[in-house]
Amino acid sequence: MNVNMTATKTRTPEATRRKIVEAAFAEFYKNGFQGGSLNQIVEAAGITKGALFHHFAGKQELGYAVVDEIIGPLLEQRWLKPLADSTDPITELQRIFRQFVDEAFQSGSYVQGCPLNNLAQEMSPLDEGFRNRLDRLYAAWRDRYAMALTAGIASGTVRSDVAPGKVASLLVASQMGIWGTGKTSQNNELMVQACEALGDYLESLRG
Amino acid sequence: MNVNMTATKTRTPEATRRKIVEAAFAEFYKNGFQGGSLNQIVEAAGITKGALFHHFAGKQELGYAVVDEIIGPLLEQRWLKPLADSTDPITELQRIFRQFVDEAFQSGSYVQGCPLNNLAQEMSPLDEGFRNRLDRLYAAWRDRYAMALTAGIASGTVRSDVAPGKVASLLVASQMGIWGTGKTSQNNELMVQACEALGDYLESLRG
Amino acid sequence: MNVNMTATKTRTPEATRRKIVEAAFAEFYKNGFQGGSLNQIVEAAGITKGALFHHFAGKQELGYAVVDEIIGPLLEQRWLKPLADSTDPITELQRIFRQFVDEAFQSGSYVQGCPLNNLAQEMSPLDEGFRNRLDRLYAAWRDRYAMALTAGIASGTVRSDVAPGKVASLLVASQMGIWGTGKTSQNNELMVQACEALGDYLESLRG
Amino acid sequence: MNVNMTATKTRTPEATRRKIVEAAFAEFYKNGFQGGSLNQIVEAAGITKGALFHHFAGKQELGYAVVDEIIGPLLEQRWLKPLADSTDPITELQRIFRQFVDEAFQSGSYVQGCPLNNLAQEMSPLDEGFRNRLDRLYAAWRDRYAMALTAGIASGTVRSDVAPGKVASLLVASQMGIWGTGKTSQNNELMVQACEALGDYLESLRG
DNA sequence: ACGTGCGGGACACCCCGTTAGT
DNA sequence: ACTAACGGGGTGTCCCGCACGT
Repeated sequence: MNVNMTATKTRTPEATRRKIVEAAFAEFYKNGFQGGSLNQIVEAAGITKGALFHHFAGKQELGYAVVDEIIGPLLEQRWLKPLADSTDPITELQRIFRQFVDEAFQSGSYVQGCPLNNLAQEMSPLDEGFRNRLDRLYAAWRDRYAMALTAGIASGTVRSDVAPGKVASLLVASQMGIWGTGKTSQNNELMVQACEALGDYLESLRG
Repeated sequence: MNVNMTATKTRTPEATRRKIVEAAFAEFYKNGFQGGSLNQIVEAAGITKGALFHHFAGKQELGYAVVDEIIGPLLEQRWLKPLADSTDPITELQRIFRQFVDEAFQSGSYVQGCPLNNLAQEMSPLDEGFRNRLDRLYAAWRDRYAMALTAGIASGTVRSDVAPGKVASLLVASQMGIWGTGKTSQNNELMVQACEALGDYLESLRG
Repeated sequence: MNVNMTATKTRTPEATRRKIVEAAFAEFYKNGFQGGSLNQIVEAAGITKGALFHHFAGKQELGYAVVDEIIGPLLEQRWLKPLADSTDPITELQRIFRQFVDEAFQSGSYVQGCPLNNLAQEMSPLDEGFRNRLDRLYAAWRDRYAMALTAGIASGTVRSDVAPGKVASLLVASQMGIWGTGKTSQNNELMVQACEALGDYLESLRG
Repeated sequence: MNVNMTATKTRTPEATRRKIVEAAFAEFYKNGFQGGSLNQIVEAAGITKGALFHHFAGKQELGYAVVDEIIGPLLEQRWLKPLADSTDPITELQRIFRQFVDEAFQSGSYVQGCPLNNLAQEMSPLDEGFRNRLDRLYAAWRDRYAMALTAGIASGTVRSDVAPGKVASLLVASQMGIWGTGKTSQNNELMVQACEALGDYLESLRG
């Protein structure tokens, strides 16, 4: 008798793992990886140290999981998928940039910065495992931008003398820089201006 | 005779303070502010906790001093002064960007990122004192770029329809983003490409 | 076979906690709460900082536990219980006072003062949490004395014009003061004299 | 020329010393001797560590000076002098006790306790130098009470079978205990009651 | 007589990780 | 799969005291 009285008392390892990773993402996003506390994470996730160390070998592995299982998919969903089959990448990118600034302004989320960039700036020089994972995400980002530009050239919406790789790397870098600008200035107007300038640059690449 | 036989035994408070700030700069540059250790700093500076606490009220104040006394002057010297009385800012900026990439490649320093940007990304959301100081530096940076562009417009080297403020904010943001790209990718070629694309953008602004 | 060979290797959290609290009581009794060192406590208890911090949130909480789990029961056992069902409180109190002086003299414990009073004098003005807990103990003490006096009035062993509350508060206060006298004077004769005077006062209250 | 431009720039060692002792008294009164900070003292006194260590060999000596130069005279002035040539000590003591409670209530000073008693409770078991000095003050206090009682017996205002020494030691101890009661209870009513009971006791000693 | 730079060492806090146990 | 007791060690803070200098 008395089976499953409480819903969460049944063992659901995947759900537990997920809760941990999500709590870790939130903690690292707020306080950085080094500054983030495992104690805070287990408390926020409503579990214990034992569970955490059962699922992850240590703080480092947990950080890797945050990159792989949260930040990567987020990037894919939010930034890469919209460009998937566009033949007019310039218009699409301008739309994406504008949308980003609008959303950031409304949600106020820009003050915390980009989760990917935050981790990259903090951990890339300190931990090769982080650097590899984060670099792979950035590379995918640049590739997708470059592919879209190539498609644009093929379809005539982008000037044929544009070097997709070069432009893609600038676009990604600028995007990160602009987000960082918002974080320190806490001034949305500045982000708008920089995004408009980036839009002008894109405009100059139209075929 | 026998004056100042031992260099450090005489009281030289300014030199001591300087040693501390410089050691702190190096430590925070390597491990971040939160991750940086005061123990490491006092060891590197060859002084004691007592001396540190005498010169600075705490880690926070020490961090502020690093911004004010190291990073600020560094920015001024390295990035702002060259633009001081240029009437052809586009050429000058292209030169600066190229020089930055070359130097970064040779010294390998790019893997650690920009000291200003590192601190800004880490501490802006966590500490208002840091954010104010760092934002002031960024603002000065953007102002100087905008002033140079305005001078370029006046002298005809820059297109008259360019909005100096907008472009300046994009340039600074891109610069930060590119440096960050190098940090994570550890791929100098990527930085070169992005810098070239930025140079192309500047080229499109010539009058 | 071979069950519990080593007594302390098995997990006995209650015993560990108890050891910590007792060591803390001894340390705070000797050096005061502020002057007491957690390092000393963990050493005396034969445990580590980690264990201490697991059982108590900090020094303050440990101090509260000392009050609740050591000093309170000590007071109850040593001073309050003997009065529980006395109908001749004056005789009983005189006996208690005499016994206290005798014991203090033989054990020499009076030089350290009353644990309750020590903490109260040190921490009451500095920490409301301490003050509340300690005041509750004193209040219980006074209540018990007043109740005993009331019972004495009812049974005719105490003069009917005695105000139990007033007398109780004087008795407790005097007791504390006398113990403090011993602490500073380290002169047992003085405590005897003051106790005798207090006994004379009680005598004058007989019905 | 230029003599005594600033009033305090002239060397006034006695005044400096006095400022230090007074600041130390306030600090130790608030935070205890062990908990009190020399840094706080020098700041409050508006001087520097150098001056402090010039006048006093260390924290201990400073504490001794507080006892000798502040607490002792305070005791003499406030508690002993009024009894000097009284021939009716009971009335006078009752007046003193009542006045104490009234003043304590109005000034709220009772929450900090008696400076003499505070130091005595904290330091007597830890430092023989303190204990000697403080015990001497208590002894003087008891002596003065005993002398007044003796004078009362001689003049017929006190019962001739009263043992002055015994009563004096109880009176001083009770006084300390009552003050301590106020400190922990922060309840003035309790102090009033205990003082009234003490007054009743004195009343019973009238000749 | 007094100011200042500085030494060296505690302090409480809190961290990440391990392991005995369920 | 998960809990909770526990181990050590590192953190920033801040202390008291000394000694050089004026």
